[in-house]
Amino acid sequence: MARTQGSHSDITGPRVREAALRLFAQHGYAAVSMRKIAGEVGVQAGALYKYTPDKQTLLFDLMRTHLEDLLAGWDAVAPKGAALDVLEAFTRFHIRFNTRRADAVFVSYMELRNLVPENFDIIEGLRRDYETRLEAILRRGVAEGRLAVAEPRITAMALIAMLTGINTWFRAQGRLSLAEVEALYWDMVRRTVAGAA
Amino acid sequence: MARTQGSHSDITGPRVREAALRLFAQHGYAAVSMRKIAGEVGVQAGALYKYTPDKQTLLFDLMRTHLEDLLAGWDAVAPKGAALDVLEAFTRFHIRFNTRRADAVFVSYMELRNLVPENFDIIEGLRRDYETRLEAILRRGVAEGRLAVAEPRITAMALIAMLTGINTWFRAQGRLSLAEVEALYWDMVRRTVAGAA
DNA sequence: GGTTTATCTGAACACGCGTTCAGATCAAGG
DNA sequence: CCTTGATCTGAACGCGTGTTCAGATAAACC
Repeated sequence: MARTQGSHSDITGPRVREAALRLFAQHGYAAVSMRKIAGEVGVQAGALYKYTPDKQTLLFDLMRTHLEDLLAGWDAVAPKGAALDVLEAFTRFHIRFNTRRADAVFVSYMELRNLVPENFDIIEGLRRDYETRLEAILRRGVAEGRLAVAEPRITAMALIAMLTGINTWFRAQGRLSLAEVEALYWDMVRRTVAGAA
Repeated sequence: MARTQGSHSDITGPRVREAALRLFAQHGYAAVSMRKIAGEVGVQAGALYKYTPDKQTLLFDLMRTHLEDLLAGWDAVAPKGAALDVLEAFTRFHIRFNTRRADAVFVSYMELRNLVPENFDIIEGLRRDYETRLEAILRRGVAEGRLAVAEPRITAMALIAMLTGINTWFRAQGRLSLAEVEALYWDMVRRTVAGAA
């Protein structure tokens, strides 16, 4: 059954990252040892170093991958129409994307302080890029005369905080479906930024 | 200068809690050792056990105290008038209170997973109490016909997430004063929940 | 001024940490 | 079928962990 030594393994790498992500989300980076991650995968701790140079880089790569996927995911689905329509698409995309990757979202936010400064700057840059995507939508809506937003940057961060907060309570098997949550939050987002007209 | 042994000290207790709160916020509970906390206070690690039975209880007491202060603080200033006025007061109170205690807010949210289940339940109960305060305001506003909120509980959590998110970017010496931030966010809160009239 | 007593030190305990590496193992290539 | 080489083991390294406790210290009380 469980192969022991010498086994080539294209699947150990992904399994290491999955286990690390889940354990980091559950217990926190500092509280999870390389031995615990290895135990989840079914190998000894030393074997992990075939897949990451060290624990810090393992964390950093998980966060970077998540944020790059987030940016690429939005860029892939972002429509071209009026700002209000783009904003609705952004809202729904954010909710769908983040509720499906709760562990990665959690880790990418909670473990920032465990990054060495060099890695922290990169992750913060990616996060700023995402905020800037939303900020640009808001600015365009203001230019179009359809949105009333005095401080687009701050409103962008407020909306992202509101939307990401869904992860603290949303459960796929809960009372509300994802579609209902999307509708509820899109209504709140729209009212927060919509112009008087 | 630095007193060594035998010194009675009514001030060591608070200093321990202050140092622990700051270090927990900065590096995370698991990454901060009792020796580091003791070093900040200027004592040996063993001396901390005069002020807390163990590290877990030190964390728990910091979180419990923060949330009890939050609830007591709101109850002390909560006005009695129309729901919309109470909501404005809540918004401004939340912003003022939380920006002044960024470390405690951060720790009380980020370190939940490091609480033993018994302590977790207590902290979660206090947090629910706070959410319920806001939910009740929204429900009353709906009853008064002044607010349009389909899901008061979820809207309450959405607004709290939005408001607490201020802590991720607000700096007292920044471009916007606290009064300006209050005004900006009250405007967003009002638009999110205000009825058509 | 002597006694009391809360406070703090400093060493110890058993244990887990991240990381390294020589050697064992076994799937794949010729 | 034999060789190659990637993969993994298992032990080791030095160090830091939370917690305990006997003994040293000095402020407070009579």
